[in-house]
Amino acid sequence: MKSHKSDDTPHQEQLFIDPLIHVPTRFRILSNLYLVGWVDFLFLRNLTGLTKGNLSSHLIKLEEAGYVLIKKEFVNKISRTTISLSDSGREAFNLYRKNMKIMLDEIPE
Amino acid sequence: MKSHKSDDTPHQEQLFIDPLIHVPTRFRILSNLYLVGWVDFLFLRNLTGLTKGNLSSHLIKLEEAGYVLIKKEFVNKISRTTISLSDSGREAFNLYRKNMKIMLDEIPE
DNA sequence: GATTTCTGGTTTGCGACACAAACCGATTTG
DNA sequence: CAAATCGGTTTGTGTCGCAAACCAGAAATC
Repeated sequence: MKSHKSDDTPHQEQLFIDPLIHVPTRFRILSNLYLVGWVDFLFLRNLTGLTKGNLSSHLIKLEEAGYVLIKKEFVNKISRTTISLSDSGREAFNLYRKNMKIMLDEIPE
Repeated sequence: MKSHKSDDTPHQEQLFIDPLIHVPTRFRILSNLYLVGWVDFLFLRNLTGLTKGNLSSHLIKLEEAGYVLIKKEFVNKISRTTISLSDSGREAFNLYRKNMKIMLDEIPE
């Protein structure tokens, strides 16, 4: 019979844990965005406690993955960036949480 | 009154997600060790699918944290390393899983 | 017995990454 | 007008995860 990876943990081989979301900083960003609609950059910085440089570089990564939408506009001649979770970002976030729970529960306590 | 980090998510600020365990490779090592007693290096390599170099460097980190016990011996003049999860490693692993679940469940779906 | 190959594990080099300070262009303040 | 502040981006650096290269010793081959 063809040799397999261990058959009694079929999920373990198949579970995809999104490394983009698995980084605690990005998880935190996404979980804040999950609860609000559009939020501006400075407010998100305050919510997450990140530095501007840090937040900016993570948002770029999340935007590149299509997980967030970034809108830039000028309000009274002042630059203003707002961020929102995209539909695919919301799905990815829920899938991450689902798969993580499965992974965590596979091992008895 | 002294300003606080957001009072409506008290857990989020206090939850400790152990970065040592949060790395998927190390989580995998620990979850395999969780289920068996002492396991030898090569068998653990087979269970986890890691390269020898990768497994070795992660085991060193886990040993430095006191999460695993490493025993080296000679069997028929051949080097043999066996690894086991320590009591504090077991506790840390369970705490990691508990805190991760809380973090994952804090946000509604 | 000498040489070559294999073994069990360690060490090393490198590409990728997370982070925050430095920076930029524009606005506000004195 | 100069200096300070603002909203955000860019950059440099330290750390990290990974697997190939390496090591010492045993086994296999000649």
